[in-house]
Amino acid sequence: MSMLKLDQFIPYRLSVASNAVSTRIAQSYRKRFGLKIAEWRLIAILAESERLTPHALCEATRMDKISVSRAAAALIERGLVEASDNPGDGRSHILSLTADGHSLYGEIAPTALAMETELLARFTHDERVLLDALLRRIEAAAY
Amino acid sequence: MSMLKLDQFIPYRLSVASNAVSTRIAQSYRKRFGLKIAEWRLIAILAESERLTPHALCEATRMDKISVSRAAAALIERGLVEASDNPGDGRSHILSLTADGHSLYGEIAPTALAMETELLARFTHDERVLLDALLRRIEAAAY
DNA sequence: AGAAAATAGTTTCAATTGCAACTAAATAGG
DNA sequence: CCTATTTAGTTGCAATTGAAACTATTTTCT
Repeated sequence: MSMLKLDQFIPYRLSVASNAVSTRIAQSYRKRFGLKIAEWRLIAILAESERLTPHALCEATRMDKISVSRAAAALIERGLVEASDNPGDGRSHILSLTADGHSLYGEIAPTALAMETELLARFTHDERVLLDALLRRIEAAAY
Repeated sequence: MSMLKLDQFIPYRLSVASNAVSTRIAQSYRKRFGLKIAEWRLIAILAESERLTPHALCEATRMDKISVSRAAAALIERGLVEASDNPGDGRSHILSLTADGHSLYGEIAPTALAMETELLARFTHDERVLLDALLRRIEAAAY
């Protein structure tokens, strides 16, 4: 008898915790800003980095190219992101936030941080740092 | 400027780590046993608890009733699980593993544990316990 | 007891996702 | 150079998922 207790199986705990958090956050982004998580990620990265190709966005967000392509299309459609030619590579293009995109980011970022604060309200600073480090190690081990 | 660095945003780290692990594990279950994660979870819980209603499986696995219903249907179809009447409630039924289900569990459980071991190879015992505890706290905070 | 509400589980249908094929441009090799 | 291969990104189609409606039973309330 192998005695695998699902309840104490780390991959299971990770999945349950992540789903609980994602569901909560996705609802909030969707209700208040009409954004999916993938779209919000592009906005966050573009606000930090200003001008990026879809390829660079894939690496920065760890999302696949299909998701990035669709999220970018939705954001361009909404006028939050704009695409310009990539002078160095004709297959690609450069994405950046429009003024509307920047202003939406200005609204969401504090909300996102507030949500994280609420989620981690009972964690000490050290615990947060530790959790972050453990998650990065798990991630690295899984690739 | 709000300074939200996506890279250090805990919900993001959690999602990336969980996706990396889930993808890896899902591939393994699917390739070697033809099971989806939801199906594997039902098998694991049924192996521990023997006879449960779909409702009890929802609680035990934290999956919604649609997912449980579909996973159970697939397992019954494959002859790994069987349904019998629930004497206490005519709307419901009791699910349990067949002999084949038990024997498949016997094969998978060690594989699952080996995968976890590999994933956590560079973690000390204390770190694992800590990670488990932190994940439970995050999960509780998100509900 | 009998009507109304609640619960268990399934099914249907629409939205989302993911793979494979596709277009277009860049690079490598001869 | 000019063909062959690789890379960037998009799109079409099939599979998966989720919300809402549905069936059947049980519980509640009068």
